[in-house]
Amino acid sequence: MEYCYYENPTTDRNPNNYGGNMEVAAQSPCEYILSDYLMFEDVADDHHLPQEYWSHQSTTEESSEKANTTEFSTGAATSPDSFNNNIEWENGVTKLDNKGEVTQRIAFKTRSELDIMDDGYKWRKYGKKSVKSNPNPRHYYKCANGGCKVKKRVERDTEDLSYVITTYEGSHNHESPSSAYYHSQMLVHPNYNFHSSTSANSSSITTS
DNA sequence: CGTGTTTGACCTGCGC
DNA sequence: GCGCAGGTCAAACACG
Repeated sequence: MEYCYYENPTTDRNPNNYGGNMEVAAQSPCEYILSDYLMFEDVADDHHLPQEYWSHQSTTEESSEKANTTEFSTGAATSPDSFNNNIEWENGVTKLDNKGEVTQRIAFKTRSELDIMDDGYKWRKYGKKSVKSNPNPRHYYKCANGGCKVKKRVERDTEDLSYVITTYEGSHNHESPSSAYYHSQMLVHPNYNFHSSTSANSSSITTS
């Protein structure tokens, strides 16, 4: 696998919160796929909330406190278009599932004390397995949304136990629950005020 | 009681 | 065909 490396340059240590710093990796194909999972919502054309808003939400106290570095790993995609429409994985081998369908898969490595971080989606754990290559167990999750077949694998990095390797497989066919939640909040509370400094490192949201 | 997790059993693919 | 490793299933269990 070829690695796409990205280090969070901000003081916001939640790996979900790259939305405010996309200029750093704006040409990377990774973010276009990661947007399906980690809510790089500012990449999406149809997004209609302020960027400051997204760099603030989608976090838990714990993950925000403990996660601070992320590496992205993908297949051998060379552009966002080829990545989405003719995905090649693992050194040029097209990844097919057992039904012969092309599936998207992306892995990234996050320095975190937590095995599981809030990525905005709801997951149901369906398995745990010790693998030969890793003394730490691998955890298997499925998206809890009915009809969505996205899977997630989570394991500790064998080389550095402070890192967690998360692998997503498939594409969500629905909106992130937290995304839907915050959209609804916008509708319910029209008096939200967005405050943003010129620095990507600080942003906030308040109500009035 | 409903929901989510655990965990042993089972299935599948691959190499020999 | 056999054994191994990884992935999935599903009953039992825990918890709110």
